[in-house]
Amino acid sequence: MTAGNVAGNSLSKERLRLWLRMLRVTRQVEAELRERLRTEHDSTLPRFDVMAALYAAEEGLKMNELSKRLRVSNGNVTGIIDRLVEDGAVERIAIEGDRRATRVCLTVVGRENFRGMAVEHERWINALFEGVNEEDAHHIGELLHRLPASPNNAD
Amino acid sequence: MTAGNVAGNSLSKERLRLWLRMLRVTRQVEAELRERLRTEHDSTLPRFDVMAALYAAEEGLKMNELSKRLRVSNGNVTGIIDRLVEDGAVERIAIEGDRRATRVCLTVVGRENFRGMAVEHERWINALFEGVNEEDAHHIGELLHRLPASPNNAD
DNA sequence: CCTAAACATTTTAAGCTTGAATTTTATACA
DNA sequence: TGTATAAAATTCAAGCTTAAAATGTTTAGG
Repeated sequence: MTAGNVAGNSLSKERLRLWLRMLRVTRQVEAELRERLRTEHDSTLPRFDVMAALYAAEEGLKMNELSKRLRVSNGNVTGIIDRLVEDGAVERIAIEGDRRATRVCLTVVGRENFRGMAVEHERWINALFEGVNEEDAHHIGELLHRLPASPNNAD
Repeated sequence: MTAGNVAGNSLSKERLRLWLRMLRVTRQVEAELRERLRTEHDSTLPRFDVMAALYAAEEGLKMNELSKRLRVSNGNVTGIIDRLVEDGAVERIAIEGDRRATRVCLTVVGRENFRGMAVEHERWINALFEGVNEEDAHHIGELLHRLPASPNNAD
């Protein structure tokens, strides 16, 4: 995980250190979430992300919008949706007037299922970030705003 | 990516927001790195991580130590090393006195190759985190220390 | 009407990732 | 010594991920 201090000044090194720490924390939290989703809900993180996006969209989303929103490739979304459809959590609905696209929706079962996971998800995060008080959480959140990843963010 | 505000108090929500932002930034940076490693060095992020760990270990590492250090499964490391060996960047060396284990080392070519990537990697990170000054980088870094992922961290 | 370009999605090949099962080797201890 | 247990690594099946190619559909221009 260390990137090898091959060159660079002090600021560059401090930024590199920051990045490596972010990476470590993120991976650790993701590992925790993945483990619990697997053992307690027989699910996965990508499925959770997809369901969260669909849950937030009352009328469902086109595959298109889904992959844009989650910032993953469209082929990727196809596979995840395929499996969610198999499990009866999601359905593909034809769009009138455009036979290219489909609208993807959570089923009643899917919504129910997601609600259960989401409640626990928030609890897990709350526990994992126990060492961070509200002020710090807010502060870091603000700082993160300056970082690259804010092209057309909607959340 | 939004997790659905299903329950929780204000602190819990602030922590959730923090997590979602960390996730977004991390994924964006990873996507950038992956893209550049691919197009400019015909490589990948997992390979870079493995090579970084080996570069830092003068005498190489056992598969065991490698997977522990990178916090990924051992089966995973096997595959990545297989491909690095194919490419001549890494070699497996028998350990005297224990025929179960192997020591994995960067070859001269591998070290050379990694050095090139690492220099650029630090530049990329430095550019991606341009909006963060030294003080902030240090501050966030310190705060991240309080977060879960610090079991037996060595960096 | 026809056709070229744009669009939405799926398919494909390659690689990453995990947890579980398997294989091989070492160690402990009866 | 013999055998059970532990340890190191690989293999396996399933799923995630990407970039690129292919498929089918719509739209715009001539």
